[in-house]
Amino acid sequence: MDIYVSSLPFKLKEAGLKALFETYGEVESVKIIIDKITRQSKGFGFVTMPNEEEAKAAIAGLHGSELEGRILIVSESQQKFQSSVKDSKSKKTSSAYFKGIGKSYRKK
DNA sequence: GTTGAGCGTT
Repeated sequence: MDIYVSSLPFKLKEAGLKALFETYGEVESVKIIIDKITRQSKGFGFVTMPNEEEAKAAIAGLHGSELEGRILIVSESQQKFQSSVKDSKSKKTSSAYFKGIGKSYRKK
């Protein structure tokens, strides 16, 4: 499950984020978006957790928590897909799967 | 050395 994390301190790095999420469960990978031009941290990143329950626990636990004076914003990712939606055993699949798909009719 | 709404560098 991919988790979107924002409002990160610019001084925070992937290791720190990983450590925070590892507190709530198993962390597969942590990715912090860095500007390709200036190589500066954009202040947000993504955390991938294999266990859904732990991911939710991490979101619930870290979302709104204060880190180095900044309030962390944690939620599930909405743009990338995880390999769990195609499985038929999950009827919920509450992931943002084709959530934003819509048709745009333009008239003139 | 700086900044802060929002979804992915090399």
